[in-house]
Amino acid sequence: MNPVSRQTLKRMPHYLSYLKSLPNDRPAYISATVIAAELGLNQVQVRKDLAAVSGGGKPKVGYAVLSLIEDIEKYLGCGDTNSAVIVGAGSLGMALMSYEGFSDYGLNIVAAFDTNPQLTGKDAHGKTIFPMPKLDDLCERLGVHIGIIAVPAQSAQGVCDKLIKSGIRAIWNFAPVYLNVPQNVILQHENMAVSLSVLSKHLSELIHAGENH
Amino acid sequence: MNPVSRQTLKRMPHYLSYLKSLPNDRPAYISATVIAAELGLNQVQVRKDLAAVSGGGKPKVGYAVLSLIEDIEKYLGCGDTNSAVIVGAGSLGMALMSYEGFSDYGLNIVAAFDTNPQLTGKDAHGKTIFPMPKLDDLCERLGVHIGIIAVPAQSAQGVCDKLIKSGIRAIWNFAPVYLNVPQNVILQHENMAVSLSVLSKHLSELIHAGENH
DNA sequence: TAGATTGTTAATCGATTAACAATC
DNA sequence: TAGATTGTTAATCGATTAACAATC
Repeated sequence: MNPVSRQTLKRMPHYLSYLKSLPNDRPAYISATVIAAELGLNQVQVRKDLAAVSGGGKPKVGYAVLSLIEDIEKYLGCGDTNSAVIVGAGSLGMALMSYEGFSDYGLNIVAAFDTNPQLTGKDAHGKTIFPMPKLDDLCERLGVHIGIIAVPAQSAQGVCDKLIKSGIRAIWNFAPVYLNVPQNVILQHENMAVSLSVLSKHLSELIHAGENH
Repeated sequence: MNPVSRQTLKRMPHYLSYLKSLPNDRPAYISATVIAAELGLNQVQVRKDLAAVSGGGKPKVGYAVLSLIEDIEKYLGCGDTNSAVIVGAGSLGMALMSYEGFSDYGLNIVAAFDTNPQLTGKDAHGKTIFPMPKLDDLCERLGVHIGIIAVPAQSAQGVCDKLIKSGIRAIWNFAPVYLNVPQNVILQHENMAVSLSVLSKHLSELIHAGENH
């Protein structure tokens, strides 16, 4: 097991979800060749990636699917559940609360917060929506380190500052705005505009290529 | 203006949203130094990126903010609005319909589709929710080429096939599952698990580093 | 002018891929 | 054994960065 590059890290969730998507009556072993073909990657790259987090495969046989899933989950830290709070119980916040895929990766949203008194006190997808002043107390009491920002752009920096004051050390920002955080806080932008731009650029190339040939 | 690498393309939306976030009383010109510092990038990289899509800046002065915004928007095709349909009017679909950032990048969601008869016929965020059989007709009539999948994983492939039959050529998939599409269809996965994994990996490294020092 | 800034060329770095050896 | 597969070493490729020239 070697140190893992950022590119390799990003591919790990893909391997994991592909392996988990295999039917129950699949063979016990799978080859890097098959994985590469299914995910559109290079065989050697797959082997290097898997070698970095697992004990490796058997020549002629392949990789044991179950232990590979375990190894990737262990590497990604899917076992040790991280608690998170979400700020903003609008449509995006609600969608995130209802998203079932998070628990697969060890994320558990324990509470939501919102300034809107019409929402606070209610339950949404099994999680209580608290008023903002409760943030401090709740994060400290439950030892929560991850905060998810799902508020409009103009409120995001304020929410970000409050989260950091409440002991949050990693922030997942869904608001379309840049945030300033101190060096010791991890910030991850979920920027849908990037994906969208890549998609529409590809589309326009496809359309223009079609026109010319 | 040179051909643009994939990495450069991915940074474009960041430049654009940063430039747009500047206050109205900002100076008319901005230097690559400032942009690089704000976005955590290298100066030279910023200059190369901007040179690829714009007419360039002026030595000693910098880049004209307004024309830079125009150039990036033009490059990304933000002007020519792409119509899109969305399938799945659950909480994720609703969140996407209400998301205001899409129009900035030229995406306009014109209609939603769902199998649930309790939802169809209703309006959501100004868009009508149609029953699935209307998909064919509507896509053809409006010349829609982009489809957004916001249904549960198990229905995603079926929806994907229907979209392609209806003339959709680019698919933005929010379901946590791999989809099979023909060569001539562009597929973009919005995989939140990737971001989440990167975030929690960084967090665990931060916490472990803290324990050792 | 002097200095801040752009833009280019060359070097470095990292990731991917190709070729081949090792293994069961 | 023969052949499919893993794993490693070296080459290639692409992107980033450093050094420097050009410009206003």
